[in-house]
Amino acid sequence: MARTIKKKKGPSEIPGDRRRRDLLAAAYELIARKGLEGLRTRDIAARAEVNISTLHYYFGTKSDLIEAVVEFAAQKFTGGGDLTRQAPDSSLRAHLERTASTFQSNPDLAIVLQELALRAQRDAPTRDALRSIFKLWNQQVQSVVAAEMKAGTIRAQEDPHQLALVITSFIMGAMTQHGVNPRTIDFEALGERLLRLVASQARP
Amino acid sequence: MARTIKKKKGPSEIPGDRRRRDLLAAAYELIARKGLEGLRTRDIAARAEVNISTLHYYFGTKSDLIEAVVEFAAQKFTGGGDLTRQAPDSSLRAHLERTASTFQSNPDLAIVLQELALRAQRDAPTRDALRSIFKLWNQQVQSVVAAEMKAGTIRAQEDPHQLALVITSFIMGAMTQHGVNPRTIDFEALGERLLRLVASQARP
Amino acid sequence: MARTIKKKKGPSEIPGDRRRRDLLAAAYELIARKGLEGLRTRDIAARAEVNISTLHYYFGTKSDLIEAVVEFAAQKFTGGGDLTRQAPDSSLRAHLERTASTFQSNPDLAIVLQELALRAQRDAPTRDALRSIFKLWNQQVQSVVAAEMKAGTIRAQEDPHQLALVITSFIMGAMTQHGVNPRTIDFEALGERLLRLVASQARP
Amino acid sequence: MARTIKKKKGPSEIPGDRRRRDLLAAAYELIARKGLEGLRTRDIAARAEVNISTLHYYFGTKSDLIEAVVEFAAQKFTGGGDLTRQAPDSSLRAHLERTASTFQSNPDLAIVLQELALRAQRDAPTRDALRSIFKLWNQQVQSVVAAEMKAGTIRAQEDPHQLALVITSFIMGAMTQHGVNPRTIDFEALGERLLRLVASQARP
DNA sequence: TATGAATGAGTTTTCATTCAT
DNA sequence: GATGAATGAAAACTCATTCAT
Repeated sequence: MARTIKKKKGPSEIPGDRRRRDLLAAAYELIARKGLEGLRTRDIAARAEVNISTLHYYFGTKSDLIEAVVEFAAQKFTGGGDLTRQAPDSSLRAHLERTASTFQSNPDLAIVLQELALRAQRDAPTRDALRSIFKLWNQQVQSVVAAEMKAGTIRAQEDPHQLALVITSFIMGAMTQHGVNPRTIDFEALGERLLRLVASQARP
Repeated sequence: MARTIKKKKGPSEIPGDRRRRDLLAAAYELIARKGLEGLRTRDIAARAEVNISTLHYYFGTKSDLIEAVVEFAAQKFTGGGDLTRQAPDSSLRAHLERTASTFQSNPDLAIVLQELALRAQRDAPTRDALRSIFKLWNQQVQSVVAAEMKAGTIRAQEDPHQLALVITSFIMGAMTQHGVNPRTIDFEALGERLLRLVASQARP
Repeated sequence: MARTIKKKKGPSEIPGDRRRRDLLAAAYELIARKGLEGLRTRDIAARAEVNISTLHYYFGTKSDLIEAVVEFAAQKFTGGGDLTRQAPDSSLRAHLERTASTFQSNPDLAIVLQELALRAQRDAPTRDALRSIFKLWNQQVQSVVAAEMKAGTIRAQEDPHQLALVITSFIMGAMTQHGVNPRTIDFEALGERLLRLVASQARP
Repeated sequence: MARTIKKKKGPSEIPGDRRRRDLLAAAYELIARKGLEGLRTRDIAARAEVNISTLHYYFGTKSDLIEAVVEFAAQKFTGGGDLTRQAPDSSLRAHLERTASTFQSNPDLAIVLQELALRAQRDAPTRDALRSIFKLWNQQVQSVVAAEMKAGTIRAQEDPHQLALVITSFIMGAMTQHGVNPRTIDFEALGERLLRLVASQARP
């Protein structure tokens, strides 16, 4: 029923890919503004400046489109796939700063990720996709933490895996609270606080 | 248009209040199961075993009903309003344990709160209501933290306000991650980790 | 999903039943004019002079409505249920005449029955409903035939069941040919021919 | 708008004719399976393994294609055009047997013919095409009947034209009933019954 | 000759809401 | 207080058709 189009990626931009990307970007932005609750296919099509049939031509159903947005958002989150291949952050501080800057330059990203995290509760494909993003992120933080432990800058007695979960959870939760009351949350100050907590020595 | 009925709570159950409460409970459960995205007034009415017109009789519009759910959820979160009046938790550990047990006995609560937190981004009344819940919560944690600082069991050099935000953010974020991948998140272990981080002395 | 309404039949006309009947009549007429192929819910609603949502209020889906039309058409065919209870036709001639007159006063009936017979090939509920109509009809013809055999006016050596099938098939097929070329088919003449064929004696 | 391509049949297969024929065959089969009601150009193209634009290249519109299917079905019915040129059946029995075997080896044919007969009510081109098929068929049966009358094997007092109509109507109607309830209809037994009815002598 | 991309006009269906009772 | 009937507006999705290539 859903005739989704799959294109082989050529070296340069294939026109069909452009439309696809436009639709994804439009959906992404609208999820941030209106939530999945208020997401309307016609609005997506309008924002992408295509007919609504075109939306269905590229993504069979609204659900298919949303699923594809998960990957789209993941790329934004991981910096266009770089996060995986790129050299890991040199320090936890660097990671926190980079993450903060990612969310500052992509203010929609925090919202979209939370929307998708909620959808993940009821939708298996979304869940699977999001799971691997979170896993990747946790692993990355974990390796940074482990390195710092070896270097003696983070308390060595902690389990790096659990510590990473504490850190990523904190970041996610800070985003949630930021959404409800932006003025309460000063990411830099909070990050600083967290860094001191995990630091091997309480500073003077 | 919205003929919302407000009843003062009498000592015994007023029949109208019963209906109201049933509708709220139904909405609350359905938000947890289907999300705000999938919430339908018809389903709420069916679950509350009333006619759909009755829903509109008690809550003028769907929006009004959702707003009322914010308070309903808040009560669940604060333990039926007790949290405010009640003696504060004696220790951060006690607070974490009580919070964990609240979410364990009310598994819907975490989801509903996140749904509402997301809605808060676009809806002022929801935002205001949620803001005061979060403020209350943070204050409570803050006072526990402050007390422990005085007692010397939590690092004194931290700002209790910021530390409370770190803690509540961590809890919220842990819920989010739990929603996406329940197996990854062991609330007890994570709480233990957090306690050690904030403890005044790294334990042996 | 389909919230079909079921009403207990009161002694006098219940208003809801009126709407239901109007919708069925409208659908019936439109099937005759446009075929199932050209049947549109909005046209049905317009002809019944109700909003299209009302159609869905009474019949959850278009399919449900069409299924109900089968019964509606059956009643027209059997003369409002009389055919079953009524005294059987006194002779095969009487039956043929009555059938011809039924189709002459309800010109839509032949078309609708054929449309439904075609739909029956792909839709089990339609098939079941139509099957019982045809069975009833065949039984009725069979009993008339059997009576005439006893009376000696129809060749006794034939199997009444098979003979009934020949007769009903002939009538159905005559309707089909009439649809394609009305001028070719003179029901009365054809009926006369058939009567002579089955008569016990070739007449002079 | 409708750029229908007409190719004269060459002795060997012209490539364009192949496509045309594939499309017709696909449409024919899909009409049998889904009815005209469920016939979709996309499905036809998919089944013919061509792009949907190709369908429009060969047959300007869906209607044009359906009209062409009438001829396609006619050829199947008349045995590839042979029926016309071929020597007529030697007896009514032979005709009934051949007709039965045609429908048995082409089970779709009965359905498609009925679908088209219904469409003929509303569409003049279909009506005209079908009319000539039925006329041809009736004439053929009539000549067989006339021959048997002369030979004395069929009651001479009947009008061959009307008798032919009775016979063809019976066959069409038997197909309709067969569609609704295949188990009821035993073509051979019914044919036998019919033959006895029209036979000049009731057999012992 | 053949096609992939794109679409306008429609399709059924949904949903919050209202109104008379 | 409570409800069944009814609906306007919009929802997602479909489908025959076109057009540039």
